Amino acid sequence: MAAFTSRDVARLAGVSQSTVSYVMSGRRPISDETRKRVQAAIEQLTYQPNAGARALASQRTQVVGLVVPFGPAADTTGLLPFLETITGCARERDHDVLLVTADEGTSALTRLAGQSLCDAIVLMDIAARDSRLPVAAASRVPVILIGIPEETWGLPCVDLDFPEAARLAVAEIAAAGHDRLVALGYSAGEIARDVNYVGRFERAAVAAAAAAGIEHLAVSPMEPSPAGARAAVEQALALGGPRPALLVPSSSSVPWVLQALTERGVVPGRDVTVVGLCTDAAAETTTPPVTNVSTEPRTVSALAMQTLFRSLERDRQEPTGGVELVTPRLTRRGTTLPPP
Amino acid sequence: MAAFTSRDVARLAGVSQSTVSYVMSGRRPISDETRKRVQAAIEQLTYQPNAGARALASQRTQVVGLVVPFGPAADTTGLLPFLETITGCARERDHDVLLVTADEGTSALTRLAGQSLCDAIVLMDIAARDSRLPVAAASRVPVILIGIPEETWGLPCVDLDFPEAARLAVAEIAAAGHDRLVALGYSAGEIARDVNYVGRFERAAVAAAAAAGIEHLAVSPMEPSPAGARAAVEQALALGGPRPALLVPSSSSVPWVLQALTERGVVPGRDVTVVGLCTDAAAETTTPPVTNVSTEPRTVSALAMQTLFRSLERDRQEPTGGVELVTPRLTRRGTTLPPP
DNA sequence: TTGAAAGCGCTAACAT
DNA sequence: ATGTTAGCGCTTTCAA
Repeated sequence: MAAFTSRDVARLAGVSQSTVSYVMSGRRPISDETRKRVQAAIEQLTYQPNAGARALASQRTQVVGLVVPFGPAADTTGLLPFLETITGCARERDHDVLLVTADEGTSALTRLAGQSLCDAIVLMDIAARDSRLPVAAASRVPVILIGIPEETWGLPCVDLDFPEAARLAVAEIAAAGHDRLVALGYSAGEIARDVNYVGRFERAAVAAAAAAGIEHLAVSPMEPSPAGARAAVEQALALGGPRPALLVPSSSSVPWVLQALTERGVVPGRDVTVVGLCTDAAAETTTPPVTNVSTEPRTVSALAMQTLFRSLERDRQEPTGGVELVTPRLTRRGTTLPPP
Repeated sequence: MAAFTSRDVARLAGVSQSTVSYVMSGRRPISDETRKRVQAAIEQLTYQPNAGARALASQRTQVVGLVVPFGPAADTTGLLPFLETITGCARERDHDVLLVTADEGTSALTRLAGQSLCDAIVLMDIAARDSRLPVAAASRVPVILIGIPEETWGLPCVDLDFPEAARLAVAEIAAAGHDRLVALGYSAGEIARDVNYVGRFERAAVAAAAAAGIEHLAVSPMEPSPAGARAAVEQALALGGPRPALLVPSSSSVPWVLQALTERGVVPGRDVTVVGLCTDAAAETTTPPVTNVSTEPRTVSALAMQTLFRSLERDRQEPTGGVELVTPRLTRRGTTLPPP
């Protein structure tokens, strides 16, 4: 069964092909009478427009390219909420998502744009100095970054406000009456990859601690595994003094840190304060539920898509660019010590 | 900078447009001389063919549609290795992946095929009786299932050999000298969704236990959370006798079950045997590393893609269909009791 | 070994 | 309010 074309629809409805097109796009007024006939024909044939032909004629693919950090070195934890939200937002605007892996590097971008595979590109897992950015900035299609590099090249960026997240976490620790905190850092891989949020969070944490008059110590790197967490926790407890406060900015490590503490008989919320940077969903399922600053992947993704579609609608003329930040929230759960 | 077309390349190389096309596709002999001139022109202009035009003319999109189980009820754990392997295999064959969410239901399939958005479709998260299958079977493009429904509708299926996985797990438990095992079941959501592997695994486990002369008890459902695991573990220990053996077929629950046991002072590998069904990577990072039957998502995905491309090359005439199973492996780690 | 030319199915001027 | 028509950029016969 070969698919029907708009010509078949036109013939069946007794109108011209362009009328069928205009009925579907609504780009010019159509009498009720004809519209009904055309729509009936469309349904009768279960007509669906050919995407390739449409793209060729209209110069719009109705596809968003999504470059995700798969590949060996990638921080793949917590990626799914992003993917899910991005595809959902795309579908709402009648777009599909073409999945491309970051290990293609720069050529992913040139391919997506060069072959006219998509109308816009979402780039994730941005490094502080990301070699893809100059290519992205020169791209024929708009590109949006999820993450904030050192130099944006005029590209629009959306991300969590990591400095604010650090401030919230430090404020919580200060409010619990600690005069010192130990940050259990990111993994060696994340640090080596120069992922942008690592530095953004750390610098703000150090500054906020200084401002609050509390000491900032760090154990870094820490691998997100039970063993890595055990090693880091041992050091942290040695550094943390009699009433330790732990700040865990690496989502995937949060459960392991809690487990490592528990194993040692150190009870989070009774003997030690733990504040994690992770999604609320993840924080709710740890044992015990951890006081967290939320990372809001869904909000970040939705905002990115909104910005992207705005720039797509504005016929890509006005200068986009600029940084949009999503404000994290702190939720106190079971792992904050009461003030002394 | 508008993109160059094959006409530009042809003009620059002093050949006809068709020659450019044939140089790129290799579908007819070209003299070395002309080939070089054309390739030079292509590089000089950094020409890339327009995907829409190519699809329109050739009736091939070079895109694989991937329907993934996002959405509220989905078992999203362990999805990433599938996505990663599938996109990787696609790229190897010069294809891209269009990501579609399962919550679109049947319309995802009709849309992908109807709009000629892709040349083939990969369908994941198959229910035992899946309403999408009749639609898939009637689809204009080949569809492959990852998962095995009760009735395949002639569609090719690829999945782990869950019955064999159950047999391996039961054999391990029997070899450790247990005369009884407790299966900690799937989540209520998975059961309600009628996910195909649940029944396949359970039935085989019951049969294998009977054959081995050991008793098969079940605690089900169990939510994949610390609380759910604690509740299930409590019941399981009550049922398990003095020397309990636990079988955990739900990957996402394995770490929580181990944690719940440890919390109670019951040490896996000393007081209780635990066998989990999960990836080797996951099994290595639990505390302690758990004896596991591997789920091999990468092998399953790669096999599915291989089968898919075979059916694409064979010009979609021969009857595809049939079930391909990937054999799991059992790896003994720290959680198997020594025989008494 | 190469070229000319006819579409693929759609959109969007341009006419009426 | 609707129809006519000229492409969009490529592949692929058919001809030479």
